[in-house]
Amino acid sequence: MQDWEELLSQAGYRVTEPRRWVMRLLLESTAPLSPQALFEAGRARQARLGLVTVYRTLALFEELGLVHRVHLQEDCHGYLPTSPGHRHFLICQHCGSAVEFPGSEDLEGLIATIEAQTGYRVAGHLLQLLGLCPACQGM
Amino acid sequence: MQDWEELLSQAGYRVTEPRRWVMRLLLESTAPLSPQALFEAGRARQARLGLVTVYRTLALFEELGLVHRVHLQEDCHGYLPTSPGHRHFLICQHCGSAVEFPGSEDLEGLIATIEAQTGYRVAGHLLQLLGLCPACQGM
DNA sequence: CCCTTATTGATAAGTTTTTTCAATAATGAG
DNA sequence: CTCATTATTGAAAAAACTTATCAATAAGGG
Repeated sequence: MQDWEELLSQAGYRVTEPRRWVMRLLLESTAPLSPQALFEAGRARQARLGLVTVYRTLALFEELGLVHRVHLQEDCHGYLPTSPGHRHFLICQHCGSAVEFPGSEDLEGLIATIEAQTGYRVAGHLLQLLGLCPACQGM
Repeated sequence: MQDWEELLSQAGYRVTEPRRWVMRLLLESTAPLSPQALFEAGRARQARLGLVTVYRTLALFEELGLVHRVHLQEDCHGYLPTSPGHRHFLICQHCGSAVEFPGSEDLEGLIATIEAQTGYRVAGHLLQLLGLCPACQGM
């Protein structure tokens, strides 16, 4: 039995066929998969697997820390006006207020390291910090 | 005339009431706004502003670099299985393949600086790098 | 102050995600 | 190993979100 099945079990959830499929497909893929993509990949292999279940399973896995959600280029939702030169945001988890912060230079070192380790050429990045703004810290 | 109106004009676009509203609302808000939120905020103030226009305007503004799209916690789409201890991803823009990379310690310094500068308390972060994987670099 | 034409917005179509609920299957008990 | 309980599934439908269509409107040059 796999590690994650253990974990699922001990958290009081059942180890089911569909859940096994979702995990298997994710593990086999090198790229992140969308719910739709997972569903189709499963279909292609005769998996017993409904789209609704894929959504539910991913939510559960995420809650248990078994999968990560990554942001594929397009698709998301909040917008902020740009202030020139800066690119990163710090968003308050409580009230939603956001500030931009300077200094992507600090990433340069990290990026160089990663490039050396992975062989990838890094062209861009997405960095956001989450926390509490001064006003919300007292609450 | 504002800066951005100038820019719009010179790029060959017209400066319209709805576009002015979208920009005004964004500038007045401290938090990132979703298209829906913008639409409602406009409505509340009798703005002449349709939801469809909000979408189009945001797309245009983003293209011109006037606004940034940020990822609000929930909502997005790709999933990857977790490998223990690591939290960051590097995604190939060409083939979509992704690798996790270690070393969030490198962010510690940056985060400490930001906390000092902004007064926010940083609780979490989202860091993703985009680039080309070894295989796709030759193409 | 017109005329041209980009832009708007209502409606409708297309997607994506969530809810509902009867049928199914996983697990523990016997 | 079998049964009973109950979490889980999946089809269908509802809800939410985003994009396309197109006649009416308004921006901005002449």
